[in-house]
Amino acid sequence: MKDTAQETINKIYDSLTRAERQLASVILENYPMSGMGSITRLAEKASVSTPTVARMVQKLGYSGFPEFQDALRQEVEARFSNPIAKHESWAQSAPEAHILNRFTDAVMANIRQTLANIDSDQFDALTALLADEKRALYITGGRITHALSEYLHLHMQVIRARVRHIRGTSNAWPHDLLDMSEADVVLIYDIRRYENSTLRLAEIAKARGAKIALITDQWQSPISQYADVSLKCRIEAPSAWDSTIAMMLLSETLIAAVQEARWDQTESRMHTLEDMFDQTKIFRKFV
Amino acid sequence: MKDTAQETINKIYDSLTRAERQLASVILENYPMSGMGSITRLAEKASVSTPTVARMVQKLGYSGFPEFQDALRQEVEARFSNPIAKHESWAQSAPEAHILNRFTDAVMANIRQTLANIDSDQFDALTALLADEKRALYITGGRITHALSEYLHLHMQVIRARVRHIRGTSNAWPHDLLDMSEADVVLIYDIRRYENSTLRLAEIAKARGAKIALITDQWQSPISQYADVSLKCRIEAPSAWDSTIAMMLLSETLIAAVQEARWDQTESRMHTLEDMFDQTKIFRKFV
DNA sequence: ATTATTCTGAAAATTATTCTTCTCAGATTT
DNA sequence: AAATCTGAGAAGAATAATTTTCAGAATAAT
Repeated sequence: MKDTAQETINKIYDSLTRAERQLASVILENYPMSGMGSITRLAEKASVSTPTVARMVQKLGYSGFPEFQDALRQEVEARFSNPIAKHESWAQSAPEAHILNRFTDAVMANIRQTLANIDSDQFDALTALLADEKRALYITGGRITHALSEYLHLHMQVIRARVRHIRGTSNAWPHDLLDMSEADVVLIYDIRRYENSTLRLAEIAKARGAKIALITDQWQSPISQYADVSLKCRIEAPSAWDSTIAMMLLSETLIAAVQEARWDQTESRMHTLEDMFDQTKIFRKFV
Repeated sequence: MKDTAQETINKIYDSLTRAERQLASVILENYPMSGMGSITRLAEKASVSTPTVARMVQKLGYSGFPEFQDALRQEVEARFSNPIAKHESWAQSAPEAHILNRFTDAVMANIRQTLANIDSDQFDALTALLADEKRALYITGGRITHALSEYLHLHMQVIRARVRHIRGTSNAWPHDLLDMSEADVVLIYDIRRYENSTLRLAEIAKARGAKIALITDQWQSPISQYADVSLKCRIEAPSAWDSTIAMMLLSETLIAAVQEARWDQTESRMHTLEDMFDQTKIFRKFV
């Protein structure tokens, strides 16, 4: 069977030049509709010149733009006439039962349900807590969620001062709690199987009067009894393990929300960080 | 709001003449795709003359065929870009413009596009590489992707032996490469801004003959030139940072796939791990 | 850092296609 | 029989696509 334009593009993507990749991205982005207008319009949308478009469609193996467009049209038509049949196959290059499709199905459902049941007031309250620099912020997670907590910590550090990551996995964490006061806030990730040491940590933090925020699964960590704010996420997946994507989504959204709330300060912090990166040559100069 | 072409046609259907009705039927039949070709093609499909088509689109209130076609195009676009009703609000307790909804929109689109453009053969090849215990597995990431690499490492450790996490953020990583041979595989996460040290690491690994697997963003890390397998993810988000959710999804799916591929061995490893947990009382007994 | 190579976009000329409109004879409807 | 509709054909207008040229930009190579 002949390749779709999409497949062809992906196949030769590596051999494309800068402007062509830019164009290819735009085509793939809103595939296949973006290619349905005139060549000029597509060129404009991708911010490249018409000759670039003309050159590329020929690279893709079409005799010219009209032929390319015709191919696209047929693809749309095919998809339209198969109304809902195929629409749940995320990776069209794999069969419906492929783990890619099954797993993505589950994750999408998790996200949908997590969002549907979220209490946006709690979310906003948490955003406010995290944005408040007067409160020191402690972040911690369990065995599985450690990576998430680290990810949040990394970003929060850029956004604001006084952020600390507590390695719940080490047994030295009580040291980290020495300075904690009732003005502070602790954000804890905890999913099944809920860990004892994390619960202890929450209890101690509570005793010190800190605000406790919890990101947990739908069955809820026992920490929720101490939590001032708590967000529940769906974590089921067709796997021996749970999926923490919904938690990651909430974490990234929190990052975006806090960052938005204190953009003035964040911006200058980011610039400072950039400067330091420049000096240490960590990143490549271009791209 | 303005009527769709479909509605307009239905509205004036009774006042149409024979040939026009014939045409109208054809348009409605395979709506809206039938109108996407040239006026000649539509005329042929409906077995009417081109002047008839031209006359009718004007009756419908369009200035001419191109305008009519444009209207159709917009309608398709609207339908197409929301296969799952994009304009649904994910968190109904929050307004549509709330960051929760905006961010989730973007993430869903990222996932959809990542999956749509994924090469499932590459994915399967990577699964096979990771499942092959004869190959030692090295995992590493950059500043932002470090958490992801750690997450993958944690799970891979449970699934198989000979897994190592390289802290790309430290400068001691060359030590970790000492034992690397050409039977081994290195999985690297790298998104913009691509880091120099990660690139060096890839070069050295390549020189030692190891297989290189890359999980990168849509603009592709320069490492892709060395990679034997590479997966591209969309990472755009309405935020000052990128979203690594799509990468996380692929990572979790990889975990599920590898685990499925070697379930026999994984199962006993998991039991052993459980036993150890029991002995150390890390988890709560119930729940 | 310098040079060589490749890529890119603007402009324009050329060609191709598509759309609109017109005419009028024949078909269809009233 | 009269009025209306329709399609073939074709001419002209409008739009679109292709191709070329060339200078400047980006990239790769030295």
